[in-house]
Amino acid sequence: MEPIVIPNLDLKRIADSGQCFTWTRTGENAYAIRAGKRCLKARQEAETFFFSCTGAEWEAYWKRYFDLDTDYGAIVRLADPEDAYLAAALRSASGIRILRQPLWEVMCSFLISQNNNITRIRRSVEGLCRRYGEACPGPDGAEAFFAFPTPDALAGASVEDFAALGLGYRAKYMAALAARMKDGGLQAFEETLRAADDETAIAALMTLYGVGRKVAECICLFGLHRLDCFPIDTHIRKALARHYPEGFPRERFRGCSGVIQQYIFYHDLTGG
DNA sequence: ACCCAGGATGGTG
DNA sequence: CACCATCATGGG
Repeated sequence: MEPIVIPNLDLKRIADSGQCFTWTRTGENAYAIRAGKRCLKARQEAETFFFSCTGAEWEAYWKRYFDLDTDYGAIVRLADPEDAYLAAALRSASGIRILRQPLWEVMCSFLISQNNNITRIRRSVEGLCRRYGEACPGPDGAEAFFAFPTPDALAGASVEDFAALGLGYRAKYMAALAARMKDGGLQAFEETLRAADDETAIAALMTLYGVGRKVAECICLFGLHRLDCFPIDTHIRKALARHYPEGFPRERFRGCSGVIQQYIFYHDLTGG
């Protein structure tokens, strides 16, 4: 497709924002972006984007993946202009969007994420794909890639297999998750989640072995696009304690506080 | 060598 | 209820 102009989208910041672990950097502001069995080559120059897909594929899938229908400018304008810390966070995180990634990939990624660092999470997810994912031809004649493995493919692996990929003590969590989600279990579970309100969905996710409140909220925010979910990890906990000793005014961002959470997370991560 | 990482679990007081 | 040790493993 032809190059297109998209305001308020920053590939590098999204890639480094800790919400997706299936992007591969291929050059300066250029990435191979995978979702399921799809792979998109993307490159950014200022607000101009070069995508490898056809216009039809863009309209049918990737436009939604990048969440281009959500008005992030409106969310940013909810901030208190006198809140200097938040203004700085919003500035450094400008262009980050909450991707609409496949639920299953988000569930697996954030199951691995607990007490872990982003570099290692990415390596483990890549290992899952390389070992259990289907080999697919690359986009635009580029090199082949491995799709994210299905629940049934992962259900064929053992705890020891997952441990060998570097999952550590989380290997048993992944084995239990795959066992529960194989044979159509994922589709049924996803229907239940999508029909539920936020708190009910979080509670349902927390019944999974290895999923606590924080991971459940990450799955809701990044896997179900529930923008008012607000995962509190060690970065957020420390940043809020330092800058909002009286408590963070989530109600100011009703319906989209999770986006603000993501901006603060990124700001803290990059030295805020 | 040391502390930390997008924490959760199971046990104990 | 509230703590608290423990959990693998490598990044910085």
